Amino acid sequence: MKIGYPCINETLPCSSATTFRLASYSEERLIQAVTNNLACLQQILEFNVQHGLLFFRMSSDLVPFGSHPVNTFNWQDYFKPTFAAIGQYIKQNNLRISMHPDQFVVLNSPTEHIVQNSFAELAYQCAIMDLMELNKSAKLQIHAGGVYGDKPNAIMRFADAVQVLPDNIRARLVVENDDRSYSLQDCLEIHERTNIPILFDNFHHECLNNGEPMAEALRLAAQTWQPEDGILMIDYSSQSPGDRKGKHIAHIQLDLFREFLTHLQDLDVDIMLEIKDKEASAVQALALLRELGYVPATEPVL
DNA sequence: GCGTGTCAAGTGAAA
DNA sequence: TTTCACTTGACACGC
Repeated sequence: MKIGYPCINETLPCSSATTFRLASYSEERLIQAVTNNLACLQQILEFNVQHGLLFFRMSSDLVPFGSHPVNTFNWQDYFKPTFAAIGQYIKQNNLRISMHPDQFVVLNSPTEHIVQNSFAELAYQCAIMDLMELNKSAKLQIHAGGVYGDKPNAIMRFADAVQVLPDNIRARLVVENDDRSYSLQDCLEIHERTNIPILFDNFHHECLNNGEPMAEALRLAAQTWQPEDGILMIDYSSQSPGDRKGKHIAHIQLDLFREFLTHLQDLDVDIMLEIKDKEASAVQALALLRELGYVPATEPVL
């Protein structure tokens, strides 16, 4: 079991998501931003290793305009050694990595250019993991997309889109249950049609489900992962008290987290904390996991 | 320097 | 009809 947090480290004085406006695009600006972002990513990963946080979601913004037509620079070749070095660090320290293409990636959109843009974005993010020479357990997690008033057809379009993806992208793709459109059951249907694993989000499942108890839901999701995919990845969060339904909590509530862990039973998972204060909560969660024996109490070898 | 409107991109619920 | 939220704020202009 590994635990981690997404994209941003609030302790370190750097960002791995620096960008700039499309209007001010230049090759020089791009190189500057990517150089900065990768240097910061390396720092974040070192922080994570030092703190025992072995699961990390990389920012989608490592390469600004990574899938935009304006970006004709061959950043893949230019930064190949840097990506490879970071990948080496990831593998040496046994880190688990994911990325989460944003809401604009909609494989089942009825609009052709939106699907094409989505393919380009997936290709960009997959290229980063490929350049790092990470194996297929490094995943790209996306949502199923829109419903458009006809979910069965929307699911069919999603499956058709997955079929035409290049092998390297399809091998990394996982689908996450969301909090208002595609439940775990819907994702299971997508899995049956596409064979891609389901990334299980406990909080979304609490918002939208078909009555499966948490332990059962976890078991169903875990069954969709093959050995080469690695162990089940989950997103963990809980409701922000007094806020709109679906709003993520600002800081981990350890009693709720402890209760959630009881549903795992013997299941091994890697947990991504989708919690506002990032590594602060992750460090606390890790301490609890060590106390409860889910994670060895010893520090990782540096 | 600091405050703040806006930023490449989609969808659907809430206001 | 418009705004807001989404895995994540940061850029860049105007004062």
